[in-house]
Amino acid sequence: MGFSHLSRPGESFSAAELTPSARAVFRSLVAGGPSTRPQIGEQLALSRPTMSASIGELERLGYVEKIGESQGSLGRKAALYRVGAGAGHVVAIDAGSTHVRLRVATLDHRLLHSRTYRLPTSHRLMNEEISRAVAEEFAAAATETEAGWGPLRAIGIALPSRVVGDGAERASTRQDELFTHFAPPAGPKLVLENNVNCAAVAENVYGVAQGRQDFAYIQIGLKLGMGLMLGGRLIRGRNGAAGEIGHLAYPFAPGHTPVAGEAETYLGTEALMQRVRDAWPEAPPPPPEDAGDLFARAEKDEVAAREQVERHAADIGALVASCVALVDPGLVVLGGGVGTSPLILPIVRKVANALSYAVSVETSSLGPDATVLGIEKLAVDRALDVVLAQPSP
Amino acid sequence: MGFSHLSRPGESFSAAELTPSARAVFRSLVAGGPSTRPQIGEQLALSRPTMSASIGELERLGYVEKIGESQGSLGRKAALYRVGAGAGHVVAIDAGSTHVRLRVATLDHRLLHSRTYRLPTSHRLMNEEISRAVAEEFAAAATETEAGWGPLRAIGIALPSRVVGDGAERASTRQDELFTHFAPPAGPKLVLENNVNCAAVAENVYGVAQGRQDFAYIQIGLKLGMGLMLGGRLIRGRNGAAGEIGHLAYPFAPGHTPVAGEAETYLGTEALMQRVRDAWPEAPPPPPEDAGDLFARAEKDEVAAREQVERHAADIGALVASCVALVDPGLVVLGGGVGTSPLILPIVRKVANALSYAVSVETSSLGPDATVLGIEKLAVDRALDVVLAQPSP
DNA sequence: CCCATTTGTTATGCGGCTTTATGAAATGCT
DNA sequence: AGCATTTCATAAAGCCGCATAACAAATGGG
Repeated sequence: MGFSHLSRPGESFSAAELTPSARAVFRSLVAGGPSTRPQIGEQLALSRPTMSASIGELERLGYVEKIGESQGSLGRKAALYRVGAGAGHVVAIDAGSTHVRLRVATLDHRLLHSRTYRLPTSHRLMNEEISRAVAEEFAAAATETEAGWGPLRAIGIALPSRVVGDGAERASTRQDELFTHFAPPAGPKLVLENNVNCAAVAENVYGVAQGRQDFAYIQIGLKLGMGLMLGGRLIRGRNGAAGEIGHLAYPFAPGHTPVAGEAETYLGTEALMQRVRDAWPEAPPPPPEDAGDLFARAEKDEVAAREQVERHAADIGALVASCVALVDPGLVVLGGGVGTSPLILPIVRKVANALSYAVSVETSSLGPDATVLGIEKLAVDRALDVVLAQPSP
Repeated sequence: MGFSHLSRPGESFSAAELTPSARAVFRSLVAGGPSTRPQIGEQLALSRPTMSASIGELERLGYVEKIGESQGSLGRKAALYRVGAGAGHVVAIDAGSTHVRLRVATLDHRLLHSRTYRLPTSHRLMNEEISRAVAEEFAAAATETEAGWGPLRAIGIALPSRVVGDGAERASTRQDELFTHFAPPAGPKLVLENNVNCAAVAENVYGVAQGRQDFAYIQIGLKLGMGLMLGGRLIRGRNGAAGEIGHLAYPFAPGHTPVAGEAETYLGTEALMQRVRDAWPEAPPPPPEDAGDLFARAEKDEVAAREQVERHAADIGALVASCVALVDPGLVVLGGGVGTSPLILPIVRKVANALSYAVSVETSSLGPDATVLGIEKLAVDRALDVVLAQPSP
């Protein structure tokens, strides 16, 4: 069999050579959670001897571990395996503008540790404060690292800004500000991703877009953003700017000259509230304090509030129609403070379908953890690439 | 080696079993044109014995054939191979609204036969006339089929309408009208694709978008359309409606209510000419006859014409900006009658970049054959799937 | 307690490939 | 012409990853 390269365990650490079926078995355990040998064998159509060899390889490296024996209405007990500590873990950080959320998890998404830090004030943009918070939270989590979690494979960070790969020009990106106070360790892979894209990934893994090959996640709140998944892959774009729907041509009509970023300004919460205040009748009920107030009163059937909300929903419907016209995702998931309001859903649905092709519109069901769960998934994917990397030559 | 299943040649026709390396060799010949054994061997990192075996398999099936010996500044001559007649051929048809173009080609894109039929009048939509023309052209081509071209593997047809796969609802599609007079033979695979998508494929293979992983082909003429290629794959959308930019929300501005399909109407050639006529000054030069006239006179620096063209170009720039904002393709190729005018290019470039992220804008360099070349490529791809299909169980 | 049933291990073989060795053909130098 | 050199093709041997087959071990039911 040629195990000579494994005779001194721990020596050839990163260059772990695995047989293809061992890789498949590991992937199955990561995706499907704890399973017995025959379960995996049947799922992957592998023979029992091959399973034996694969599990042997993985167990020797600590990538999997036996966690018991299981059931069998008849016959011998089957051994139950799961991803082992040797496979390591990941840290996922949602570096939001109002809070920093952190999760430490195994490659099969078992939560090892979790923290949340609320930033003192609401910052609109990536800045030093966030960088400092990330550094502190990461350091705090690192001290809690228990032995037995294995090596840290990847650090994923979700950012509220455009994110570009190493190749492209990153001048206009704010992503570098993250590192003013936070110095990531050298070993683990660093995974940066836009927070809206992360939310889309989370919807795809845990939410209403579960398993969908094609859909768009559209976030409507203070700012606008879209995460696109087409053909099962996240669409990032050449400059990491895919999904910047705030830059749709707007106003786009005869006699008007579009202004850069105006769609975001007009459809964002601030401009909405300004319009609401301007159009508010003189009569008794005073104009709403903020967007939350507006939607709450609209739900109570307060006429003026309702009218404003419905008009805004129609605008959003037009926005969604534009997205549908370009990529025809088949499903649009609405997220963000305004996007998740139950009032706007039927109107957006109606307008979008009237203006473009058939599209399902649903409201995001994931809570505030969506972003951190999405970046965790991406970090795990990256970690798997490393763990299961085949030797290059 | 186990060649028993090949002992009676021609018997196991469709279930040709090929080794993985033989498949790779065949693919290399298809993609790279005629090559010598050592060239392929080096490119695929295959040993000479493996090359020998692979070529042997392929030659026995007629999939490749020796077409000579070649070069060598020193040493023995190398045998030169190319895709053989046994691999078969494809028929590609551009069923346009003004003409039907047909090409018969081998899997390595050697042109075997070509015809063009100009429809008597300009039909806007898929209709019986086109179906009849397709049937006639296909039948005429079939009679010319020379022995030695091998089996017909696939028929590709580019349609000026939405195209959906077998699964989705095709009610609102006009694609079925194609078959009112044209009955395709049962054997070969049928490949249907939207004509704009085909043009995009052609740009990707032969044109200015050669080898690009991400770009958008935007056609501006009587109608508007976009072919999207992201991550090296054509984006078709859930209902085959991706790229229907004519359905962008328009007019999209405060106080306006968008109308379905209005972007196409407004930015299409007819509406443009109507506006031009309405705005034309009373003075001597009479308003232009048609779009061609308008652009010709604009190029001659006729002030009124120039003004109109520039305003239209700015509108198109806004349209392009919307596409860029959503998918950030990095490159936009302009096609179609209006899109290829050299006058609009710099303005579109400027407006698109001002409104959204960095994007290259280029003019299509492929002539009227673009669509048929694109569908030919897609038909060949499909044919390869068939020829190189591995036995399922 | 024996037996059917399921799980895990060991032995053997096969397909697809590589490497090594050997033979054949074309070229330049003497 | 004869020869070394270079390149291409074939033959033989062996590796790697997997499957099949046969056997050993564990478990519950008559």
